[in-house]
Amino acid sequence: MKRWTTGEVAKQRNISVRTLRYYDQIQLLTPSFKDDHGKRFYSEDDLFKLEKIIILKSLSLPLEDIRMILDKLTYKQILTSHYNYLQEELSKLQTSISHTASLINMIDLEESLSWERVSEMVQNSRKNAKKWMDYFPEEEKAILQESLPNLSNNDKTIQKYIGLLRRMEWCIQHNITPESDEGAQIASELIEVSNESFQEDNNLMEKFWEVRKLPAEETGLYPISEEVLEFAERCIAYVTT
Amino acid sequence: MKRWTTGEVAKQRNISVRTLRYYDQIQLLTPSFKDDHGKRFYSEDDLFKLEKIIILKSLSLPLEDIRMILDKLTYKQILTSHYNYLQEELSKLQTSISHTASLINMIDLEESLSWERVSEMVQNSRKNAKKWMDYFPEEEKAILQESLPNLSNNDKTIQKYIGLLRRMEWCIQHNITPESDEGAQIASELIEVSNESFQEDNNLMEKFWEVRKLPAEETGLYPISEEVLEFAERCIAYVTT
DNA sequence: TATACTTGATGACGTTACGTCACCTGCAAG
DNA sequence: CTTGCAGGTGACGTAACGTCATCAAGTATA
Repeated sequence: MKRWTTGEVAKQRNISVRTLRYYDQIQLLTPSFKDDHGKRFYSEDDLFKLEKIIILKSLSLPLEDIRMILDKLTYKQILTSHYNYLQEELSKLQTSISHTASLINMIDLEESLSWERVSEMVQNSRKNAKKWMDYFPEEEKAILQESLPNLSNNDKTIQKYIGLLRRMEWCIQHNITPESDEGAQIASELIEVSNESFQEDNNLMEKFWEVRKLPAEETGLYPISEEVLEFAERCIAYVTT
Repeated sequence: MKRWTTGEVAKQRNISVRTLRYYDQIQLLTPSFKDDHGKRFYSEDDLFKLEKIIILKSLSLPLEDIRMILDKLTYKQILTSHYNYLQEELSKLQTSISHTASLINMIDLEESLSWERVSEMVQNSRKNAKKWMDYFPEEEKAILQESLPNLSNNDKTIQKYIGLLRRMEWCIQHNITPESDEGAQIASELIEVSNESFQEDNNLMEKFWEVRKLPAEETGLYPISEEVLEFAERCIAYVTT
C-alpha cells in the first residue's frame, strides 16, 4: 500500500500543501496515517476522498456543505439549492458585465467618463424597474408595492423567479418535458413564489403573467420567451390536474 | 445647505450604517463635517460621491479600485481589466453550473449519486482537455506541454484566451470593427498571450489557430466561431501593418 | 564531519467588506 | 428621573486559504 506525503499529493492534484493542512485542521480530510513526528501520509482512499472534495469544490460548494455531502445527506436538496444559488450569481454577474461593458463603451464615446451619464444610466434602470407597474390599475398597485418589496438586485423573490426561469430554459434545451418530475418541481416552486408575491390573488397573478409577455424594454422586467411561458403554463397545468 | 446623518443616508441609499462608518474608516468616503462629538454629517457632494461608489460596487469592483477610480486614474484600464475579470468569473460559473446540472440529472437517473460516474465525468473533461494535442506532431507536443502548463480550470493563460474571445464576441455584437482602438488593444493582448504560450514560434502558433477552427467536441477546447476567428485575424492584420 | 539544502510541521497574522456584539454618550419624551 | 433612541468607538468573526517566521528531520555536498 503506497502512501503519499503532503507535497506529493499537492503536486499530483495541483493544490497547495497549505490547503491539505487546512483540510486536516478543519477535519474535512484527515490523512489516515501520521508519523510519530506528525508527518502526514495519505492513502489511496484518502486521495479518492480528496478527489470528491475537489469536484464538489469546483461546483463552488462551501467546504461546510462538502463535509455534509461526504457524510451522506440528501444530495439532491443540496445540489438543487446550490444550483439556484449559482443561477443567482450568474444573473448578478451578467448585469455586472453589461454595466461594465456600457461604461467601457461610454469611455470610448466620450473620452472621459461623465458621471452624470452614469447616474442617468443607473437611474434609468431604476425607473424601468418600476415602470411595468403602470400596466396595473391603481388599486392593485398598492398590493404590488407591498408584495414585491424591493425590485432592486438584492430582492430574493425576483432572484427566485430568475432562477426558475433559467431552470425552465435549461429543461427546454435538454428536451425535458413539463410533464416530468422536474416540471412538477418547478411548477410547485412557481406556485409557491407566486403565492408569496400575490398573496393568493389569482386574478392579479394572471395579469402579472400577461404583462411579462411584453418585450423587456417596455416593462423593464427580466424577459420571458414564448417557449418558457408555455413551459411554465404546461408545468402548472400538469400539476393542477 | 442640508446635511445628513449616517442613519438618514443609510436609509436613503439602502445601505447599512456600519458600511458608512467603514467607508469613513478606510478613507473611502469621509463625511465633510464632523460634530465636536464625532457625529458624522454628509453633504450633497458626499452623497454624490457615495452614489458613484455604489455604482462601481455594483460592478463588483473592490473598494481599493474604487478609491483609485474616484481619485482619477485611467478609467479604461481599470474597467477593461475588470471586464476581463468578470468574464473569467462568468466562464467559471458557467462550467460550475453545467457540472451541477449534470449531477442533478444523474441523481434523477440513478437515484443515488455514484461517485464512479462523477469521477468518470470529470476524467473525461480532463481527457478532452488534452486530446487536441494529437493534432500536433511529436516534437511539438513537448513544447506545448511546457508552454501550456495546466489546461485545468485554474490556468491563467486559457482564462485570458477566453476573456479575449468574449471581448471579440462582444465587439462583433456591437458592430465594433477590428480596425478600431479596441481591436488594436485586443490584437496586442492576443499577441502577448500567444507569445507567452508559444515562445515566439510563429509556425506552431499558426497551427494552433488552425486546430482551434475544428469543432469543440473534437478538440475539447473552448470553441471559436468563424466570425471571431476572422475578427482576430483582422485585428492582428490591422496592427501588424 | 560540518554545512547547506530540501521537505515537512506548527503557529500566527493578513486578506474582503462588512455583521454583530458590548459598551458609552447626548438628547428628547414621558 | 428614568427610558429610549440615535449616534459613537473598539473588537471579534467570517471563508479559505496565502504568507511569513521558526523549528526539526533527513539528505547531499564540501
